[in-house]
Amino acid sequence: MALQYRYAPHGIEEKWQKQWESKQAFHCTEDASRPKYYLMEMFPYPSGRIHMGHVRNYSIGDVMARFRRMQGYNVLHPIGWDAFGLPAENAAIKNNTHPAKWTYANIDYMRSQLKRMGYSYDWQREVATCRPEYYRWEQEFFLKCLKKNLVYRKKASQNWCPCCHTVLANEQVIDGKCWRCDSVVEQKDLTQWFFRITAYADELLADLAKLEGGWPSRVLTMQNNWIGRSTGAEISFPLEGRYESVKVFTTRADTLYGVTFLTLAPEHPLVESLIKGRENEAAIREFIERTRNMDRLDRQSETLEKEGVFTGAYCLHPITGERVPIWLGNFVLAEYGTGAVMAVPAHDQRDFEFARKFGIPIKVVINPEGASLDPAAMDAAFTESGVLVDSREFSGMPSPAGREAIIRKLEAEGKGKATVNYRLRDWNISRQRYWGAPIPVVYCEKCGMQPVKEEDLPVLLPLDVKTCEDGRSPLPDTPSFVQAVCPCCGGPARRETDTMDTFVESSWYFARYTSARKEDAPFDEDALRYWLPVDQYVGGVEHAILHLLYARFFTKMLRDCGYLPKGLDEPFKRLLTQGMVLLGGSKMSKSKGNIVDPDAMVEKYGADTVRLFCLFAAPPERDFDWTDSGIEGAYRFVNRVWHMFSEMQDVLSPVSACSDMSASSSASVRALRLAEHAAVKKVGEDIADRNQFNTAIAAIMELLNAISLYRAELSGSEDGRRALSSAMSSVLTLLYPFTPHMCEEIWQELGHEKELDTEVWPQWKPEALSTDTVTVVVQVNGKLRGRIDAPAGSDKEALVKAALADSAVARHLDGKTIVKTVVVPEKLVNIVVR
RNA sequence: GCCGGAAUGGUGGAAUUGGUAGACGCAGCGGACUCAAAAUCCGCCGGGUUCACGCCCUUGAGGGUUCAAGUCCCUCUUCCGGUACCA
Repeated sequence: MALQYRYAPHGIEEKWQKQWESKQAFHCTEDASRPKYYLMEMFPYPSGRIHMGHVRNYSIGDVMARFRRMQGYNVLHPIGWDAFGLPAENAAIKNNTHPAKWTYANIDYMRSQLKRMGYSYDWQREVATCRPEYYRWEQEFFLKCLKKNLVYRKKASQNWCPCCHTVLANEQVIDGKCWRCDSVVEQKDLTQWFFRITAYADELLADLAKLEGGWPSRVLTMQNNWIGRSTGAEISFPLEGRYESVKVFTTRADTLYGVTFLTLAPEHPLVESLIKGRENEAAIREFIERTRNMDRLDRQSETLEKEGVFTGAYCLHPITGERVPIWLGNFVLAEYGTGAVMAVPAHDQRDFEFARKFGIPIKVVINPEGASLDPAAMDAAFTESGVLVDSREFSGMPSPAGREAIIRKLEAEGKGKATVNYRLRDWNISRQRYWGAPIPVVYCEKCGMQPVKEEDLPVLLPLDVKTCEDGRSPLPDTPSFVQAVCPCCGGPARRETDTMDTFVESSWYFARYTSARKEDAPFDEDALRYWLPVDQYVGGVEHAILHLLYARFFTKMLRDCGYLPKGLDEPFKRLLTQGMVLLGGSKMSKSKGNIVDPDAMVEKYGADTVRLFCLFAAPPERDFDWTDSGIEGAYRFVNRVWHMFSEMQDVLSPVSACSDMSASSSASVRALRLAEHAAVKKVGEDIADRNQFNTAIAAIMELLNAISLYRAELSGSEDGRRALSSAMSSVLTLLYPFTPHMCEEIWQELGHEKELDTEVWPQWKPEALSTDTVTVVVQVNGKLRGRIDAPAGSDKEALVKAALADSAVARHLDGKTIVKTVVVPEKLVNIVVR
């Protein structure tokens, strides 16, 4: 059967997809005889249909997967569904259906879309996090964590999204708004479950060093900042006339002698007892109420006017014993440090403003090197390091030494200690929503909170419920779910009706993929040891903190609970964060109506073209604008390959890529061979080492241009036809990871016996890249003045001699004196003249 | 404010270790084929100057290092991302 002149993608793509499916071509099992490569993209939320962002993400991953297979790796390339979550509930309410029904229908449709794209997944490992077979293990992890005190329950002021009717983790609050629906987040006192992620703060921070080189540096920086480690001291200020003291955290112990007041957050637990019975108690309470009711966004804004009120209470300076007034301030955060700060107005800008406003003394204890500050003349705090003054025996010390010495003194006297503070908070995982994994505990009136017994897992999420109109969870109103038996006393108990944050499911799915069908345990130990860690992870940078931090934490936590192998400290060795697909310069979004639907594009151009364009348009990390002319260009290239093969079919034979040539080959054969081997080298390096798919494709285009150039001339000879055939085989092999369907089809038409997906990546040969003569650039004073052809391997003297003989060069040397010559062998001669 | 990143033709982007700036595309222009168009194929394509060979300028701006700078250093501008009363 002859190839048709025009490329008609659809039948061909369907044909190969069916074949891959029936062969289970991309199913893999552990095989100690081959090196493994675990490649994973972030799994999608089953929102309904895939969008261009998915297509880009999964096309990048598929190129890597197919490439590594050809390189001889045993590749694990899985896919699954991040299937719990709010949109399912909201859609169910809107469309009067059930979240489960909606979710599974979406999964079915989206699976068919992914298959139409021709991605090489091991479909036998597909997971959906909303299935009990998946989340039951999560419940087991929860119980294990409970035993190890890595998960706990506490009442605290929480981020509450009034629109989603649920609390949010700190990581899910963006600019004071809900990460999902953009509603302004409120504060609410609630008892919630927390993962003790702060127990891993130091390791999460330290292990970022292990990821250097493999992860984008900005992601490492973001995580570093999010964890926010600061070293300092916790210092006790005894309360006047009481046995208790107020603890403060400071990074500037060197300024201790400059403390003129203390500021407490209005929420500080001591406040109540400090203000009780004061004559202005009512006014103070009014201030506290006003501050607490403030919008979180407003309260944390930098332009917020610093407000405060004196409590009437005093504490004592831990060293001098001086009386220090205690104030309340609207800018002090209850949840950071101890919720109380020692105020040093001379050396902290906030304290400075506060002191000026309320007429509190300003005491200078740090001077800049060689200068002396006058408090009355200052218009801003001096916040840098300097030399201590007015600080008794510490005066004269530079700040860092003073800091250490003062902390040592406090420690010796039991008044304080060196300590470390983190910005990172424990992870609140309770969600007051229905469509999530149940938290496996019950509450008994007699025995209190009791974990469900492991043998009673899973705690199934009941499916026979009706979602509430207003978005509230139906679980508390579902007696068959709520009514439970206390595992301790056998009496009646009430089941926990909060569900887990969906980020819990996505924190360990990479490990489940290694043994996705295992029924008696979450993981198969041999499979874990064989596959983990993930060699390459690909996904959007929007998960730089949220998901990636949680997954790193889970890895360490599951390791310590004995689920993951010891020594497996990090889940993802290398991370590629792909940019967004834009349209008209802005992010594609339904509400803006600037969407390019992948289905429509596949319909029009075929999956190969869509994949190719996504990879050619820009390097993967960068955002790119979808353009009609761009995808047309990609389509034109696909057609050009097809067209060229169909025209040359009589000339071509099924030789392998990078075939050997006879020694007596003509110059054109050698030139084409050089182009072929150069392309093989470049494409391999671009994909394997640089993630530069756009330049890899450009190199294949260049090879095709070279074939086109030599085609007429070389068709006439046996040698020439062999060279053309080899070059064409290279084009197909190199292009296969990008446009697998078309390449397979042509490969088969050419008469190759095995399929391309079993073909090995071609090996370029150094001797093919060497030439008899090289073009050497000649510069005079660094400016390009001429080019000379010189025999390869010429020595420096010969190159300079040839350069000086060049007429164009000679013109610029006329009447000048040669000061120096610089030679880069095989490349460049620079003649420096005066 | 602090911490990252970026800025290259009309346009998306190349230039990997300091060594020919603008690969490969897109758009545009010219030509072939065609009754014509589409498709395809071939050629041109940073700016200035020149009949031309050339010469000069050019990688956000200004300085510096170097035989040689898009690339390294300093200062600045603009844009993007993260974070922010974190004590």
